[in-house]
Amino acid sequence: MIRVLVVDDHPVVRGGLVGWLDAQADLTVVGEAGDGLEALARVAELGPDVVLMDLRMPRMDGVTAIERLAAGHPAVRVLVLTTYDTDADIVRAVGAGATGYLLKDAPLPQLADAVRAAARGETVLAPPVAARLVSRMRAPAVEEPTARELEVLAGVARGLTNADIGRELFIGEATVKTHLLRVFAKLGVDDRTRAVMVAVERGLLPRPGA
Amino acid sequence: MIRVLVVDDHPVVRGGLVGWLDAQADLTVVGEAGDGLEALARVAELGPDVVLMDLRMPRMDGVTAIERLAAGHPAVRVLVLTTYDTDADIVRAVGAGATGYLLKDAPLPQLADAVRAAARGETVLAPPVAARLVSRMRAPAVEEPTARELEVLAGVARGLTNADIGRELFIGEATVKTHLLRVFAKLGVDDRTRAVMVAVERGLLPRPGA
DNA sequence: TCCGCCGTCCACCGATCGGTGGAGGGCGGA
DNA sequence: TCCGCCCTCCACCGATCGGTGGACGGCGGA
Repeated sequence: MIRVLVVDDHPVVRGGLVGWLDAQADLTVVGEAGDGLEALARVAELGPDVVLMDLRMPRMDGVTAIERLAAGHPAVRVLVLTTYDTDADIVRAVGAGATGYLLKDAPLPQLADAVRAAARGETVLAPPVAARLVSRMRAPAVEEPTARELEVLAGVARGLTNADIGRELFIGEATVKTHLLRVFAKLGVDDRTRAVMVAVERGLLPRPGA
Repeated sequence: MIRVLVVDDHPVVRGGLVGWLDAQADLTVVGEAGDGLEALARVAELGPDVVLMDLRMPRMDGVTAIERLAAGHPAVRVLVLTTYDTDADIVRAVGAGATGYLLKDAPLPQLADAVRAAARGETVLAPPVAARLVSRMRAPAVEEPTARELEVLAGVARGLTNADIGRELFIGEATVKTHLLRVFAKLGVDDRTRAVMVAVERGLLPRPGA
């Protein structure tokens, strides 16, 4: 019997998952959690085999929870189940130690199968997710902006001028422009507005609406 | 017995809703749909009392489906159930004729109650949604950008220069600047990048990631 | 009818930005 | 050790942008 913990902040989704999974002969849902912090507590308390985890949650997000789990409970398999297939989310989750990455538009039987596969230690990726990972590997030429560069770009997203950003980060305006030019090159763009759009698209900057 | 149709593109969510609602003595789920088009067909076929509808769906989105339902099946009550509480989504949905607007992080019992209230013809709004509607009414000073102005702003979001936008819309660059200045004023902003961010935040422009 | 909003356009200014082509220092891995 | 990456900074240019203060015609509601 595979012991499953369901983590999602939407009661509706939790209900759907619990109902379906529990109806499987070889699966049993031992608990639920509504955010990352709760998830950590439940794992310590219940010792599940597989954790089905959403990424965007209040208090503590999924990636952070996965990192903590990988550090504290390396035997637990974490299966990400989310709506979005942003490049950055995928890379972060897999990097943090997720055993698999599924999308919420997947049919229910696939979900149950994925949980079984995860319990066996197999890596399970939804086709679109796998495609993104592969294409990312195939195109290593696409350079990632540095942390500092993103910090500057975040200023741009807030509508600051280069001089403003410089003051805020305690660097010269010239440096701000250098960072920005490099970001433009890396994002394949040549103006600040588009740069912000592309960065948001790739999950490099937080989406404006929360 | 209240007859309910569940419309959502995520099988997990549909499963959760169907399971919970069907377990209520006075509710029965008569059908499901995965997008707006399917929803229209099911309504015509099944004649439900209440439709529980997601907004973001493939093929035909929820708002469009609501408009069609209001035109063709005015007796059917439509209850919006979505993850997001964007101003624009709310206004569009309510304007299109939705009887209520709920969020997916609502507890399940509330959902069932909302369906019952909707069946009685009552308007049901999740508290955050109600708050947004009220604050929007209280602040009519916040002017909405014109369709044309948004068209110009969309060009900006794509990284075009004012001259580019002018060529694309067959208007002079001066006109583009005039539109933009007015948009800035309406959005309470004074540069193009911020304007795009705020517009996305308010749902006036499509989110970059789909 | 007339008022008000919308869309279109103009000239002109200073501020800001995009871009070039440098330079130096620090830090970590090969 | 040395190479490469990252961060920092500079001067200078033309292009673009933000902002002012106008103007005119059209169209729909009061």
